[in-house]
Formats: sequence, structure tokens, C-alpha cells
Amino acid sequence: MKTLRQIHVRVLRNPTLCSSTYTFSLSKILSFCALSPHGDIRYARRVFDAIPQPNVFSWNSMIRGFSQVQNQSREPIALYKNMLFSGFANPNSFTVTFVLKACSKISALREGQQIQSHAYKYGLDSSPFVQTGLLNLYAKCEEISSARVVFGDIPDKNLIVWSAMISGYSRIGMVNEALGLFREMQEAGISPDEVTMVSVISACAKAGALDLGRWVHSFVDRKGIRTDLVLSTALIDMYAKCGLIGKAKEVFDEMLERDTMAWSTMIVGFATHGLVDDALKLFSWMLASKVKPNHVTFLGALLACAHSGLVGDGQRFWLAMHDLGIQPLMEHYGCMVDLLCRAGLFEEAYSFVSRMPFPPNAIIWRTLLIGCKKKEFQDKEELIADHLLQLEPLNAENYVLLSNIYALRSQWDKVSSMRKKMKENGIKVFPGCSSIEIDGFVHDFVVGDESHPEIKHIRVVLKDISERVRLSGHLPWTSSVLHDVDEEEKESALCEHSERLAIAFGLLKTSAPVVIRVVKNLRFCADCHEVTKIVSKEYGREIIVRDRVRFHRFVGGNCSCNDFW
DNA sequence: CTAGGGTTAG
Repeated sequence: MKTLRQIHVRVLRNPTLCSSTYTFSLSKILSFCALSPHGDIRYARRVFDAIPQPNVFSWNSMIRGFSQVQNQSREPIALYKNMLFSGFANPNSFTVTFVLKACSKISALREGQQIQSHAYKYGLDSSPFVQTGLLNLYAKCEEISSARVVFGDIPDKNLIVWSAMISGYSRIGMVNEALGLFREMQEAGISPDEVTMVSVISACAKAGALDLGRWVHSFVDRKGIRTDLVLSTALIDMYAKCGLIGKAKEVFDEMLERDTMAWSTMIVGFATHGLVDDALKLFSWMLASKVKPNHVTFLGALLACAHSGLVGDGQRFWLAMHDLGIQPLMEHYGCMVDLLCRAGLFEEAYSFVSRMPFPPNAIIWRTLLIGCKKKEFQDKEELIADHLLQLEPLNAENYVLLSNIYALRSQWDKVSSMRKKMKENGIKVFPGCSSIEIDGFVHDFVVGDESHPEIKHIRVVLKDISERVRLSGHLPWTSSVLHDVDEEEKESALCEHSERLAIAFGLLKTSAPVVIRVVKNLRFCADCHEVTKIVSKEYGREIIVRDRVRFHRFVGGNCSCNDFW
């Protein structure tokens, strides 16, 4: 920049330059300032403002420069609009590509769609870069069916196009579609590279698809695909999320360089497995290796503390975070509230929430609500319930949670008033869903859905499990698979129903550890925990259950995670 | 001067 400023001064002071050379020099200076990692976008802006009629190259440099800066803004879109208004330069395929990328980064769908129509108007829609830009815009905005339409319309699909579509499916958790497309891509004769594989591995992680994840890992090795920083991080996350925390650590140890995300992924992995010592040791090692922790790293550390009741350590991390200038986000507050509630410090949790610098969200209120289940904290219940229902009057989860707490206290009038409120607001319960991977295919189990081709066989196994649970002296769980029950009973049986289905099906077919992922609205309640223990013991099978928060590993009827309550 | 990738609280 220092040298460039000197050149800039010489250009400005040189009276012999003709106007075209002058403009050309300024646009070269501009593009350096806007695009080089050593550049300065504000300097670029000043240079740009001094060019009377910037050409398309200069506009493009500015648009791209502004979409490269750290905190995303609408500046590239504003520049694009100014370009059209100025009337001196028409957008070309580069312009459209850059501004579409800027739109995807901030999920500006409407603007992106307008740019799509400009692309047609200026005849740029045949450019492969514009096509990929559009595909990626829809994918990033989670408009996956529009993305698929764009994908279908691209005649010659190259590696980048396939990767973008697979990544789109993977990001929103449409795992089978992502993996299906990966197979189609190979059938079409396109070889995947490390970028494609990251999305495929991430899809396996989201699905808890261990068998498939392992196959993909060996595929990467077999094809000689470069295992770079990002790919290794994806592998760590996949093994951690599929229950093989030891394998995750192996990948981590083999890495030649590790950035903040790699460390954070490993720390969060340990924390969700209840391996608190490993998580916190890794955190210190990270600091010693001079890698800067970010907000996710601290979330992992706080998570570890919350899961093991380390209140003092959690509070020290909280302060350390402030010292490093990292502003706590909603998630960090949520983690602290959970930490305090689990340790039985409900009053502290409540006053912590009242001191928050921004209004707490529904998750925080729900965490508090679960924290005040103990009788002595009952007085705050109504207050929290009001906040929750005001914030999310249409979320069935809140009504079910409240109704269950009232039932716990035998306040049946309040239970029925919750039911009444739900009916008045026309709220439907979102069915629980579990999934399990067998032979590389992810089976989803949704409450009330009996369409699985092997449903009859599953019922036989369920009955058998039910019988074994009864024989070990426990009451069998309520299940609408086995009996017809009315709607209200069905609702309370949601959790049991789908998890049991998944477990039963897993025991039928696979000898690998059974990983069950609970997707929505469920928690791994004490009842499920008990039944899983019995099943693990009775069937002599290792079962790994992943609820939304962490892993529980059952061997011979014992749960090895040191969960803290 | 063009397009695709990893971690995130209950």
C-alpha cells in the first residue's frame, strides 16, 4: 500500500498523461486496493470516486472488493444499482457473478432474483459462472427446489456445479438427496475433489451415518484426494457426530496444521461426548499453540463445563472470553444458563438472564423453565411461561413442555388450559423424528408414519423388546405402535415411539454400534434412558444414542457418559 | 477480474 500510494501521487501530479492513460492507471490502482489481501477498500473507494466514468472493470473490482470484506454489507448490491443508473457501463458475466455471490453471502434472495432477470436481459444466462452463481444463491438462501431447477437447466454440469448442488442439500440436512446426487455425479463420469467430499462428509455427520462416513473416508484415501485443513475438520466432525470420538481424535492428531475451526470442532466433539477433561486440556493446548479461540471455541469450553457441573471453570471461561474481546452471543448466554441450572443454582441463572444486554430468546426461557422444575423455584414458573408464550405463541414445543411440568405437579386444571390454548391457536404438534443408518441408507422414523417397508418385522422386534423390559421389572413404555391410543396420549408417547422404532430396526439389521439421532422436539428423557439401558443389556449390544445435546454410550446396560444433573 | 467446502447453546 505504501508503494502504491507513492505511485498514485505520481499519477495525479503528472501533467503529461493523456486522459485514457490516466483513467487506466487509476483503475489499476483501484483494483489492487479493492482486491489484494494487502489492499485497502476505503482507499479504493476514494480512488473510484475520482474516476469520472468508471468502466465495467472498475465497477467489478469495487463490487468484488466489497463482498470480500469481513463484515458483510449491502454495499456490493448498492454499487451494482449505481452502475445500472450511471448508464455508462453495462454489466457483464463477471459483474453478475460477483454481485450474485454477494447476495448469497447475505441471503438477499429478492435482489438475487432481480439480478437473475438482468442476466437474461443482457444475455448472460449462458455463462457457466452466472449459472453456478444462481444455483449457489438459491442453495444458500435454502430455496432448494429453485436451486434444483437451475441445476437441471444447466446443460454441461461440471465439477463445481455438482459440488454446489450437493453442498446445498447437505447444508439444510437433506442428507439422502446429497448422497444420492454424489452417486449420480460419479455415474455421470465427474470425479469429485476435496471440496465435493467436504459436503458429502458433512452430510454423513448430520445424518449420523457412520458406515457411510467410514466408506467416504476410505474413498478419499483411495482416490488420493487431498486431505486439507477443511476436509480434516469435516472428518473430525463426522466421526464425533457419529459417536467415534477416538477416531475423530486420530484424524485431529494426524493434521499438519490446525486452525481455529479445527480446534473448535474437536473441543465441541469432546464436550458433546461428556469427555470434559479432554475438552478442557485441548483448550489449553490450543492457547499454548498460539491459535486464537473464537466464539465457537468458547462455546465448546462452556458446553464441557455445563455437562460436568464445573460452575467455577465456566465462570472463568466467561471472563476470559470478555478479556479476549469476544462478545458473548445468545448461545453463550444459553450455555451459562444451562450450566447454572444444572448445578441447581436456579436463582443465579434467573438473575443472570435478567442482566442480559439483549432480550433472551425462547431457548433461554425454556432452559430456565426446565431448571425451575424443583418445587422451591415454582414461583418463577408463571413469569417464565408468560415470556415464552409471548415470544413464541405458535410453537407446540412450549405448550407440551408447560403441560408436562404442570402434570408433574398434578396441576390438572393448568394442563387442560394448555390444551385449550393450543386448540384455540390452532397449533399442531410437530411429530418427533428419529433416524438410523443401515447399509448406507438413512431411515427416518416419524411418529404415526407406518409406511416403512419392514414395519411388520419392526413391530415384532418392538414387542420382544417390550416383553424383555417388562421381565426386568420395568413398566413397558406407552406406545401407539402396540395399541391404539387417543390423540392426547399419542402426544405424550411421541418420544418413546420414534426412538423405540429406530432402536428396534437397528437391532434387526446391524452389528455396528447403533447411533440414533433425535432431530426435533425430543429430549432423551429419564424413561428413554432407562429403557435403552435395559435393551443394551438384554441384547448384549453397544448402543450410542445421540439426543440433541450430547451422546450417551451404553455398554452392557451401563451409560459411560458423565452427564451431570 | 469469474463459480463449489468445515465448527455453534436448551
